[in-house]
Amino acid sequence: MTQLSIAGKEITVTNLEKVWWPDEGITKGEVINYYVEIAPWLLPHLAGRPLVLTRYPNGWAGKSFYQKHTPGHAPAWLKTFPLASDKRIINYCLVDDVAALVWVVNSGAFEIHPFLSRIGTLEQPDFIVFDLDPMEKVTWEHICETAMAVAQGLELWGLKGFPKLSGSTGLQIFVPIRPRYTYSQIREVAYSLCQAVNAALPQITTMERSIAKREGKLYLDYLQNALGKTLATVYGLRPRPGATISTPLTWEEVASMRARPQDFTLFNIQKRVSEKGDLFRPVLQLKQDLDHLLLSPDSRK
DNA sequence: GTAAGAC
DNA sequence: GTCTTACAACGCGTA
DNA sequence: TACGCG
Ligand SMILES: [Mn+2]
Ligand SMILES: [Mn+2]
Repeated sequence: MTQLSIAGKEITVTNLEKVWWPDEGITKGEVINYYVEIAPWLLPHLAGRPLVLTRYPNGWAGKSFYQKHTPGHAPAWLKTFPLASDKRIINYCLVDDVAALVWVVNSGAFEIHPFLSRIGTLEQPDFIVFDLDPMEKVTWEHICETAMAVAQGLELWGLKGFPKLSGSTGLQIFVPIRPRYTYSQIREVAYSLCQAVNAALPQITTMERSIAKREGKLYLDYLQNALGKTLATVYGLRPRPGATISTPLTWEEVASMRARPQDFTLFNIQKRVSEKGDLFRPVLQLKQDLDHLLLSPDSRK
């Protein structure tokens, strides 16, 4: 048990020697250290966004649980954002500094899922996401081929997208937009583009919601574009062997199909970020407009 | 991981 | 005191 | 309206 004071905020971290990845020999303390080191690149992507946490108090393979509502024993300085759900008010936690990040990770939540929108513009998301979810036997080549098809579609529509590994098995493409459109509107755009991709690659992709009907293909999950839906954060650890991390890629790395999820881990991500910087920074800076797509749906292929 | 509730 | 339990529950598409 | 899915 160790008391820390981070920028004036008191926080207690516990069980630092507990092993969270036995095969890799990674302790809870090392996970907290990782998040402190990556914080300068990670925090801008979390700031102002309600978070859904997945907590793994007994390591990546142990029993886990989701947490939306911030428990009452959280420190008073931890910011939260109340959002009415069906039956109650959920106080989502916000992480915009190192102290909050350390508190969250100490609670076992090494997997962090931010909303697509920020609290000031809750109904207007900051990006469209293309969530590529491969079924069991989809090859990495097919995943990258599909991602490149998404990229071509985006280019045709005058949009820039940025790919990242989920860190698990799939890949996601973020399209940063001006926060001026509704979730319904961006979902419509995502749907159209996924349809085009599916039409171009019908043998390897599917938009079937029923797992039984997916035929082992790659699922184009455009439905992730909705309020309250989340994706595991960039630079976040995933509950996988090897301690893989959701890592931004260049389009060249996607095209070459050489960068694989298991290549980017707790052990090497810091070096990559130090060398390449935050490849996902444009996701926070670019504000693309969708007016031309929404006004004339025919302009979509 | 932590606390509240049940024995 | 010690042990057990909770910690999400909504939006959307399809049948 | 219910169910599956994420
Ligand atoms: Mn996914
Ligand atoms: Mn998905």
